Amino acid sequence: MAESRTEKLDPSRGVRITDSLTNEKVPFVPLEPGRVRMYVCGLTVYDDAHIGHARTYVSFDVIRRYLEYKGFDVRYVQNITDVEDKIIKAAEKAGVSHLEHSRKYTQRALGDLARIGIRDPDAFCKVTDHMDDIVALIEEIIENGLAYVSDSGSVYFDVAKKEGYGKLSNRSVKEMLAGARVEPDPEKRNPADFALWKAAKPDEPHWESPWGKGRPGWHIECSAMSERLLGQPFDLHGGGRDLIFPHHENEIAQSEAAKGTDFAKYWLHTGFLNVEGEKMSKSLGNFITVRELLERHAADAVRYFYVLTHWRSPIDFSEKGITEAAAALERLTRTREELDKRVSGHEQPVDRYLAVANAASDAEKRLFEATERFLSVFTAAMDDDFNTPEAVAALHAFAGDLRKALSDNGHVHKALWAYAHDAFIRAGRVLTLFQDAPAEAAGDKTLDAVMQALLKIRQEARERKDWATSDAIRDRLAEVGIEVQDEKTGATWRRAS
RNA sequence: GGGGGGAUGACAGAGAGGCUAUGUGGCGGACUGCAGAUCCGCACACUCGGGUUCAAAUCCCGAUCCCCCCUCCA
Repeated sequence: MAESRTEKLDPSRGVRITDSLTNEKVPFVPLEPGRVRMYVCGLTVYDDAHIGHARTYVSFDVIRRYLEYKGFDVRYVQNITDVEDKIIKAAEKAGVSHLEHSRKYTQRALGDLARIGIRDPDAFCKVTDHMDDIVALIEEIIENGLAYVSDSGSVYFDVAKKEGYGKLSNRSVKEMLAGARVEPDPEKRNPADFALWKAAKPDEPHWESPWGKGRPGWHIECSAMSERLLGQPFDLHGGGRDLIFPHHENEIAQSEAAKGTDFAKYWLHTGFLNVEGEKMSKSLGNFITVRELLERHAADAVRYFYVLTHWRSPIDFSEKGITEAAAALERLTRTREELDKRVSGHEQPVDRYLAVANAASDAEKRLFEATERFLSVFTAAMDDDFNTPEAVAALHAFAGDLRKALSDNGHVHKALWAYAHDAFIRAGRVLTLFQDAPAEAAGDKTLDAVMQALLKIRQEARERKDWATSDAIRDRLAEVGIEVQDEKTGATWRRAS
């Protein structure tokens, strides 16, 4: 039963995703037709967001955008972990309260991610807002006999009692103990048991519970909040690769133990980001925050760079890589700007049938066919496990067709341009591109008038072969970020990106 | 020790039995007063050794090398 490439990419087969639970590419069938509920593990707010976070959240942003593109009604929830050991330590070091510290970094980090052009999830949920849900969930697990309370007032999950524990990370309790890196703890029945609730030490932030003052363990918040906001089971659960074990493994154990149903239907894990070939870490001094990055590079170039690698693969961040990405994106941007001009003034809604109806000349037919071809290749690529590199390649191929069409002298009805433009822009937006307002003169009539006057003076200089003046005008404008280009039909200008 | 992912042209990076992406960079040409953009063309690939097949970068076996996880981490 050999399948050809074309069959494998048949759009009618729908979205296929690689599920970490089985490590296989499987058809995506949401639990409820037409609706997708997704949960992605978000930030622990003790420091600024870094470029590894951005990689992960761009990936899930694209996945969410594509599912919407396909017509699904997507509800995307992301947590904010604002109670955690690292925050306690960082706050202590900074000499501020735990709450003050986590608030500051919630604001900073979310702001930075938004500035890099990642769309906010439909809801963020904070651990401190869901203490009741967390306590209730722990009580359910205890009632079901899968957790126990220690003498000190902590609650531990009893790993040995959980059937199937280890199914996500593909390991058994026995193997984990053989690893021997787990410190035996007199409070635990089994060294692999993990805390659902930690009894508070003096001076630690704490909340009341049936087991005394304490705070939630690391994993329980995601089980509690996802159930509260999305129900259980829900469709997609995602996060960075490193979260497979122990975080997600433990979430599965807790949620299944509490509710007796499956937790999430599909698990998606993004590949890690390295910096110039090395693991990014504070000790190596190659730790790059989103803030720093945005001082040096345009957000859209960074997003393009991310999307150039498949979401499951490791990505090697490099200055050269971003520079190359910026150059490649520039090609698409130029094409987009030219295309924008062709549809300006076209007020009718974009309509495939209107486009078909007006595809009379060869030029029009070519444009229509190029658009159709692009749409099918783009969809096939994205259906295939959200293959963004292939989708970007398709965008470039289409851009090539579009540039040919743009330089064609044959008359092309605006409905065709609108159809092509819409396909190009919407696909680009799925890939997080083309978010910024077009960098042309449309919105700035005064500037355009000034530029036209300057270009006229320059044109006169050129006519008398006064190249010094002509070049001086061009060079001075380049210094202020305006590119002048001589075309056959006359000079044009644009803001350099 | 256990689990997992890789090795594709100068570089980045898809593809997964016959179609040999795409981009950046390089070279040559067209267009230009020059530049840019654009177009046309060229060069440079599938880690190694076996096997299966009419056909292998793609499947199988073996080797070498790299990376990640098993501890906080997106």
